[in-house]
Amino acid sequence: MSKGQETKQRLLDSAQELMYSRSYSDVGVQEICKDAKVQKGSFYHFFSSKSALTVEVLEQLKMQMIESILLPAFAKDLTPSKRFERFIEYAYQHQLHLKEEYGYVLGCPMGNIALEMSTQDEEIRKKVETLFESIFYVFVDVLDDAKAAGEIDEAANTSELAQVCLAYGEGVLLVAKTKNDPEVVKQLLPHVSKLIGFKGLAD
Amino acid sequence: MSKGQETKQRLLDSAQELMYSRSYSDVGVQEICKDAKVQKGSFYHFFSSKSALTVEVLEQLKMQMIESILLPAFAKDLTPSKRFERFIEYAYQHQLHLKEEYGYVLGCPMGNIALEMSTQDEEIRKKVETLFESIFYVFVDVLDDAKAAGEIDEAANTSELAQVCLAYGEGVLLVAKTKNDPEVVKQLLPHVSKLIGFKGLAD
DNA sequence: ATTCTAGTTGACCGCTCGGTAAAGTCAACC
DNA sequence: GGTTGACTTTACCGAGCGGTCAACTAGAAT
Repeated sequence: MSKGQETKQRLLDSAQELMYSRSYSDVGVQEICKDAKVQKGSFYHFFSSKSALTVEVLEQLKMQMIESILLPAFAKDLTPSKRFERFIEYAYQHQLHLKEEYGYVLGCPMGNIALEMSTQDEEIRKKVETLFESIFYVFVDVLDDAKAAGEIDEAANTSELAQVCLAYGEGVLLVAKTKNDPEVVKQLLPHVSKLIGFKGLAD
Repeated sequence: MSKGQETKQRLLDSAQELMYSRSYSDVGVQEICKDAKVQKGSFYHFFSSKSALTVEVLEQLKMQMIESILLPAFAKDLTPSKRFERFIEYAYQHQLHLKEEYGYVLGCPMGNIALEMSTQDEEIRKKVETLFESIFYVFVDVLDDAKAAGEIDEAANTSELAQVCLAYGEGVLLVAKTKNDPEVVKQLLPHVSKLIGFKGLAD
């Protein structure tokens, strides 16, 4: 990686962590620069605005989320319903870890930014919308597998169910963050199996 | 209402609308005062800080939400499952109305503030937590009715189901806000009946 | 009539905000 | 060796932030 790219990467990483642990508005470009050990002028060499930086942060966030959580959790070595169980465990462990490290359950970084910025910055809102779509496709894929495996009804609308899963997951994380309690994730997330309609499953 | 109380009320109303349509951080004390036609000094006569004002805004929000949406929707003139249908319709109409008026789906005012402020202001986080509890009790009540009426399983854990309903509702509103599309509410919210487990219900 | 106090006014504080501008550094390429 | 262009540095901008303060007004209580 060239020197310039390293600098840009430090800015992205600092911004991601600071914004996730606090909020978009509470973190200024000054603080991001200080944390990344970059001068302000350099910041504006790489990013046209704080908003543009945030869009790139969101992209990076999506890649990390898919590669380090979604793909491992939904890997096809297990039955679809077991994959969901694994996903729930990952999500729980992640929030637990965050609470230990920061003292706070941080919830979903995309959901956080979405609720804060959707009415104020159309670029950011659209970006989050496309991130949600990427996650949506991952869900559709597992749900189609579940259908093929006979774990859910043949007539199931997997595309709608994927949206439902996404919404429920975001909701659970929102409540967990509000109560600042990772156990909420462990307790509530398993109910998703009722939304999906896994056959012969007591949860 | 005394003159002072009227002033205070104007501040609360302005703050509520501005913060709901934008965000906590994006609305300053100055702007709230201007909108309410109150001088800044007066603001600090009534509220010790922006944070303290917000806690009172949240309390007002809760009362309005319960009285104008929750109680009417869950009034006992219908069967519990029909009450949920009515609630969904109210929620949908509300977001539709907001989109027409502001150009944006605004989602849940409490959820919005919760995600933005939970890690930054403990007073606000705790306040939202108690608001969620109030809503929680309303759900428990309907769910207990549903159990008594035989609409859901006798062994159902109504208290956990109430949490699940709250989380799902918040999640759906988050997705609707992100997509800026009220139809998401109409499409996804009915799936809540699967979470609750209403007997013999095709949704 | 006077005192008291709730409420109001508007100037002011230090600080940070997002963003700009211009000069300087350094390595790669011709 | 000179030029180019990516990158860095530093000083700076106007505006707004949350919050403070002291002087003022007016109505109620004594």
